[in-house]
Amino acid sequence: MKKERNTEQKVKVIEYLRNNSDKHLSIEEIYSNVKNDAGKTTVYRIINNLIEKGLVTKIPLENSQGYCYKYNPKHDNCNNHYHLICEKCNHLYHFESEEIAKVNEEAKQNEDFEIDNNRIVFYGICKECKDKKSE
Amino acid sequence: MKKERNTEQKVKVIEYLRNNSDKHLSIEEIYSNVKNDAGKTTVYRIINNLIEKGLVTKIPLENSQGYCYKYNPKHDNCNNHYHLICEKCNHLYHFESEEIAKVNEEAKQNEDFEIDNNRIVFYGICKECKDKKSE
DNA sequence: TAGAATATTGGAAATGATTTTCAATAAGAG
DNA sequence: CTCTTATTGAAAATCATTTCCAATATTCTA
Repeated sequence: MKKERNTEQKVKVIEYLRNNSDKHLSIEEIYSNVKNDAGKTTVYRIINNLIEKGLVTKIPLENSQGYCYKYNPKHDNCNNHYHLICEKCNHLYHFESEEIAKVNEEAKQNEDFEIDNNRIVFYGICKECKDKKSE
Repeated sequence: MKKERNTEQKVKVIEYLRNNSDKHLSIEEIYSNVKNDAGKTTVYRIINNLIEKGLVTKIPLENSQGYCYKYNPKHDNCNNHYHLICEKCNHLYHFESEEIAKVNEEAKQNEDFEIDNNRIVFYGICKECKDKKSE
């Protein structure tokens, strides 16, 4: 039986995530903020461990450089917000929704599929990019 | 002014996509079916070109081996189906929905965000995996 | 139809994010 | 304090994708 140990590195990474629970962070962003306390390999390991435990959500994002994942600690109001990723500028927005609960219900009824509220991602075009286009 | 040329390779890749417009394909799957006519580099190039033109949709998927993209040619009934990806088995399902139109409307009203109907992805647990769990 | 201009191809090498390896370190139990 | 073993981190490995570039093929023009 493996027993988990409490290390300086874990404490620092979790602390940083907790202080930024409203943001979506890349590994690079997390690493650059804890690099005095943890190496990059360790950051990857800790984050993957938190994902396995279901404490952190991994959201795929594409940007001009290629793919890129953002990590976001789950928090209480996760059930009320969803994600919008702009296909032009790759910004990630939160989206408050009343209707989405009905979609969840529909998926459950029709397909017996349990939607994970923490990972709902919509792609599209944001207001800023729409405005830019019509300039 | 760059003028696009018609090549055997493009014809074969597009033909294969058209014959499988109901499936979600990985680069590997596409390549293995046209490898007599096109190299892998060329498959990547052609697919990326189709994505740029908006003729093919790229859906991020994670599996036990890591990340993986699936490609899906857009077709007429795209506005009526959405994607469900199971977090356990990584299968990708189509999901017919009436309610989702209201979410689109909501996003447009509240955030002025134009949701891309071809790329709506829900993560969660499918019926099969739910059943397996309770065995 | 020939020949010029240039878009396209494909294999090899490069890239870059993530994972694995493994020896050194350190947490926690007794 | 000492032992067991989980954890760390630097370097190397991995793997999907992109870049490079010389060879080839397509389209245009005369």
